[in-house]
Amino acid sequence: MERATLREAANGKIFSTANLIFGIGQISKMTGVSTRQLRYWESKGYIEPKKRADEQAQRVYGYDTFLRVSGIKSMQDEGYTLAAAVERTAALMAEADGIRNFLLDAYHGIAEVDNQDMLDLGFLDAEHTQRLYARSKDHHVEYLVRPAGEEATGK
DNA sequence: GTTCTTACA
DNA sequence: TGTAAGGA
Repeated sequence: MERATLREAANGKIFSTANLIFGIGQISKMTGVSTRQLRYWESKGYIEPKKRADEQAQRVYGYDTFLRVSGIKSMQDEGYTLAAAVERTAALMAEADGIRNFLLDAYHGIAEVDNQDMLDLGFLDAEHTQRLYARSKDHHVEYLVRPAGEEATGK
């Protein structure tokens, strides 16, 4: 069997959140948002229960909704109005999604360069003659460029 | 026991 | 927004 890639993991083939579903009471306890509020937020279109094949009345929520509710609640506690908290949460989640996708595109594995573990960021140039490596140290990023074809020790 | 909608404080 | 009612 081939080794699983980070992207496969991120796509949910390995660490799947698809089967994480919660009832309204669970979401309420996890986030500190009352069931009354959750139903109210739904009426305003801020959150939406999962569609269920079986036409049942009881709401079920996915993991993404848990994150959304959690974010809205946090920002509300910081003083944002509900509408503003909803907007900011949506923006942050979209930004996080963009970052995640970018990193998955850029990341080519771990490689040992000069006896140090570096992120392999793939070819630097269109001609594929140089390869870019990077690592993070003390909250800033260090880059290395090496001739391509020497990335033998990828882990 | 929990969740549903509706309605009222 | 919390709570009560009355049913699922």
